[in-house]
Amino acid sequence: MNIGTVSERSGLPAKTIRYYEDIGLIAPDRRDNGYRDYSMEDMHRLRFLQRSRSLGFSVEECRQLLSLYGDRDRESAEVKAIANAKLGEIDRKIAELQGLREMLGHLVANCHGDHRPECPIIEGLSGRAPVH
Amino acid sequence: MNIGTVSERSGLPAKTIRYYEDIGLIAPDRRDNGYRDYSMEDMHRLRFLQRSRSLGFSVEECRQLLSLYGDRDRESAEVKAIANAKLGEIDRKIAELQGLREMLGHLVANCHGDHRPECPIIEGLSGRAPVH
DNA sequence: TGTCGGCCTTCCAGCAGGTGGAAGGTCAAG
DNA sequence: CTTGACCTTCCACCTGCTGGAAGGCCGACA
Repeated sequence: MNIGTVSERSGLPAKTIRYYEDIGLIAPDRRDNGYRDYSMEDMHRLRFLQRSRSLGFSVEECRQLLSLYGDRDRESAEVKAIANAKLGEIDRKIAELQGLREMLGHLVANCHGDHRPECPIIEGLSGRAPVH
Repeated sequence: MNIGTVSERSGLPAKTIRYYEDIGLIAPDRRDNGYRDYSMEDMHRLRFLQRSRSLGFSVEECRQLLSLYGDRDRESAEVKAIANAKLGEIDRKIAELQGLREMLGHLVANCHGDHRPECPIIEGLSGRAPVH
């Protein structure tokens, strides 16, 4: 399969696929003309990457997951540990964003939003009228 | 004030403060010895930057807010519009993360997490057993 | 046979938003 | 006069790609 084909089927841009090869996540064959030639196994790995990236795993985490993916002797506990760590990260990020949302929402709610210069948002950001 | 002092008082690393100068967010005086010399006004701007960055505004948005901050004739509507746009972005991000959380939580919940190789997480990521 | 469009290749640069480190100048205390 | 903490500039690096230039290759059509 040419890169255009796997790109379409995996949902990853060709540029990204070449980049994944650069950083050693995948190693397709080459044809005589220099074109990359992807096997079905390569396709599965790319699809795997696409999904795990979109679930928020970092490239390095994807590298780990990918090696577990190809490991017949893996222990599911190992995979679960990685996924659980990521779950914790996601939870922390959500909590952080909710904190921001509350603070910013507070500022916005108190601002007239008219032609006058008085603005609690600016005041809040400047720290003169701290928001808690 | 030296950079170390403003760094401590604004909560921004010295490196970051120099970087903000590089990109034109701030322009402190210089002493004869070449050291940067920060005024109280500079301090307020840095604190403003620290707060607005930590509330999720991009550097370019901070630049806009900062120019409104120093503008006696600003209209609060302008500030409110920027803040409201950011609020929408934060909401979208939260929703996206909650989606991820749900999907990943689903995978994790179904994984034994023991010494056996069978792993619904890996299967889910590989796309063989799609999760909805 | 030429040539045209669409694919493929490599390489280099750049995005955000900093961070790390090297090499060197300055200052205040002891 | 030295020591150590501070300050300076400059350049490279981080993540995860993305864009573009310059050139090779392939299949169809005239």
